[in-house]
Amino acid sequence: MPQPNLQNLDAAKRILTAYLERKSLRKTPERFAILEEIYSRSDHFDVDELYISMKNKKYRVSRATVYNTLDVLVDCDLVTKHQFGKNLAQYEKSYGYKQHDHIICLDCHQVREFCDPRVQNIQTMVGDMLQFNVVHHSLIFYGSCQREKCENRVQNVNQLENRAVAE
Amino acid sequence: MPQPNLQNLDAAKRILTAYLERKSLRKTPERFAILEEIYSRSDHFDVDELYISMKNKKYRVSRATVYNTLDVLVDCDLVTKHQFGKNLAQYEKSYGYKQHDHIICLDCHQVREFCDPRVQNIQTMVGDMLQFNVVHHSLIFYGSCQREKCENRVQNVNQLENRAVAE
DNA sequence: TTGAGTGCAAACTTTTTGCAATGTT
DNA sequence: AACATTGCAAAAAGTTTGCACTCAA
Repeated sequence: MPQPNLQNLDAAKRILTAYLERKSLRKTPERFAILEEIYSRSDHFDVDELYISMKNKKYRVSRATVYNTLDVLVDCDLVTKHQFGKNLAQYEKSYGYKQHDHIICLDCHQVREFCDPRVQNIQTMVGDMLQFNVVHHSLIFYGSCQREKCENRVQNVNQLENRAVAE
Repeated sequence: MPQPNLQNLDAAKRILTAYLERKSLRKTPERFAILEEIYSRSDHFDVDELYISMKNKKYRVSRATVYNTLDVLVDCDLVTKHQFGKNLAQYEKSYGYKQHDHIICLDCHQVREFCDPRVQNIQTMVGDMLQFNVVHHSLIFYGSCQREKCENRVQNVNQLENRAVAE
């Protein structure tokens, strides 16, 4: 069983070290432990999930430190922060992870990833047009997946109704 | 001075009426008052801004009703809900308003709109590929605008550093 | 040694919920 | 008259802050 994540973790640690040194911040064990926990995960997670799983491993951390460290890791681009519509920040590791966007099922809430190079083109073009130096983006498609598991309510009825009423 | 919004408000009221009837919900004055307030606005707003501006106009509403009504209006596609990275939902009217996406300055927080038809193509193609029936999307570009007003901090340094360190 | 960083708890912000009163159907 | 909807206030949920203590530099 290959463990390619270890390489990423290693690179991530070096990046974090360099970042902390550059910013004259301290290399605390908590910061590296949290980084390690994040890079051992493969999915999206929220602050509490991360906090709980560290607690379960008997690691002594506080929520405040988790919040603080996530800010640091987001700032040095080792972690990405998402707002998937809910009022709850979701995170995922971003080093060594192919750039991707998300498609979310409104019914069963599964999150899948996709990658389309045209998004980058749009980003560049829109940035040029509006004189923005775009550094990152968030693209999320919302819909219903076609799995039997999923309730698969008929969506979009409202929009059709609207057109009928407005005309 | 033209007032095209009145037409939209009118159509929106008819859509809301039809929606409420179809769902057997009540046509309360609060619901229409909130719709009216929203369609008199041109910008993005959060729940409290909407609540306060109705209070200032001496309209008697509660926050709970504003929250409840926004859910209704989002469900019948008269209003769009956004999560622009912060933990605070932003809304905007959506009927009679051209489909658009957003580009946000990380430094001065200005929000501008743009429209690129290729986004729809990507949406359709990704939906087909992953067997999703995509009903809407959210695309946000984050960057720094080139206005003098704006602090215009140099972004992206971290990513460059990372590459240097990791290699 | 010193002050950045930590844990803990309290405070804050946004949203949701419970319940009695109201008013649409 | 019935009960969906409202206002209000309390609770919940997520995040931030204050402060005394700790430990990396």
